[in-house]
Amino acid sequence: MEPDISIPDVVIKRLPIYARALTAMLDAGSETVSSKELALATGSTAAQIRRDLSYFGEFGKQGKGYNIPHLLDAIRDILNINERYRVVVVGAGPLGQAIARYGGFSEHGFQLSWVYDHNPERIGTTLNDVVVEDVATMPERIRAMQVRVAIIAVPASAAQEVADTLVESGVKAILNYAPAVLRVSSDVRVYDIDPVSALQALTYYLAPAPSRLRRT
Amino acid sequence: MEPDISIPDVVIKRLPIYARALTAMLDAGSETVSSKELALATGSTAAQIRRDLSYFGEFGKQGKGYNIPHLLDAIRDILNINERYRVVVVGAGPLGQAIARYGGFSEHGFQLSWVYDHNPERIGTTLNDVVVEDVATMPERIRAMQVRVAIIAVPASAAQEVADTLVESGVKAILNYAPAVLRVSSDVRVYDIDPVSALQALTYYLAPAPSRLRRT
DNA sequence: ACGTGTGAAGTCTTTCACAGCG
DNA sequence: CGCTGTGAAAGACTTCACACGT
Repeated sequence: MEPDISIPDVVIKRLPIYARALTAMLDAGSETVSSKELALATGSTAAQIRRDLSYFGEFGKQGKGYNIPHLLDAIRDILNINERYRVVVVGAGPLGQAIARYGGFSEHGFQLSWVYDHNPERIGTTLNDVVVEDVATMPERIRAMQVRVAIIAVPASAAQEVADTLVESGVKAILNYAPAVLRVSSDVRVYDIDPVSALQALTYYLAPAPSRLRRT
Repeated sequence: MEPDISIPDVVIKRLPIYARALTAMLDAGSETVSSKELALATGSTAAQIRRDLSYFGEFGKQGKGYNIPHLLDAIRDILNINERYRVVVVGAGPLGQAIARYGGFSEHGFQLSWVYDHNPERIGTTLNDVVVEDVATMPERIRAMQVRVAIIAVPASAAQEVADTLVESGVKAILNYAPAVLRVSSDVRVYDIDPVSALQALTYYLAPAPSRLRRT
């Protein structure tokens, strides 16, 4: 038996984009799609799509392309998004509130079941039918409900402590909105979303090209 | 003269993280930092930091490390974040409101000066001292004020149309919160932020390892 | 003839490892 | 001696291009 090869992270990050495009095509009533068409819809290339999918199996038919419902199902299966997830949100400040109120998560299988905060003024308030609870009660709840996904929406100064608590309680996937680098054990995944860093990376490209070139 | 070499995008995306860590160190009163220490603070490696910085010049001193104020200034200069940017936000729904109300942009030099929407019920309302205006008046304003940075916070179905309008008006950098792939001319940069895709990528890793390996 | 799946090639990115400077 | 800057090597990812199945 040959050694199994693990799949590049960058491939995993593209799968949700493929799934999104396939969902739109399914809704539009299409039956099949070629790698070329899917590339056009996702901003990728045909070769990349074929390569990406080939990590997981053979989903297409030569001369025909991919059956949309079948491929979509396969990708959803690979990403484990056919399952429904309970998600805790830590931080009920403006950002946490916006996240808790955003309807988009629920319709994609992520149930924002609990919002936690530290601040007594926020505890007991309600966001989208969810009551903000004291963060002190969080570990017990996470363990009892076996929550594996969390969203951190606290200030940077509190983020590491929150992450430690989450990890200790059994959380394995963290979506981190705090502008902080989190140190977690290697079996826990962190995905950072920081709009300020994003904008700062974007403004680099606003300079006239010459200054963006390496000295020689 | 040798041909200049352009800098990898992935390097540019790391610079804001370095800047953030250096700012914290500066506030903490440190004078110098080694690539090793900076690596620890940013979740990178010493070699990578040295290589990344070497694209832009020689900022360190052997045996000593990097002078924090000097390096921070250099990075801010590379990213063009010493400048202040006017930013338009398109979409005054829940997401646009949260973005407009989030204070973090302004303190990093991004001035969310205008919020636009399509919906008459939202036009005229106020978010953080900013009045929501009719998107029909947006192109003129962008051109007049030479706005180059925009944030898209509209539903996916409207995102491409908004992007087209922005680009036509002269915007060169777009932070896209809509779950849609935007097609823009090659002199315009798009940075996508999609929390649902992020969560979907994260849940991949929740499966027991065996199913995450390539068939052989 | 069309379009997949994939070796092989090419390109990009990271890491190693060390000369050389302070 | 400590630490940078960087050739060279290794590794990761993308693209090419084509054999093969439909």
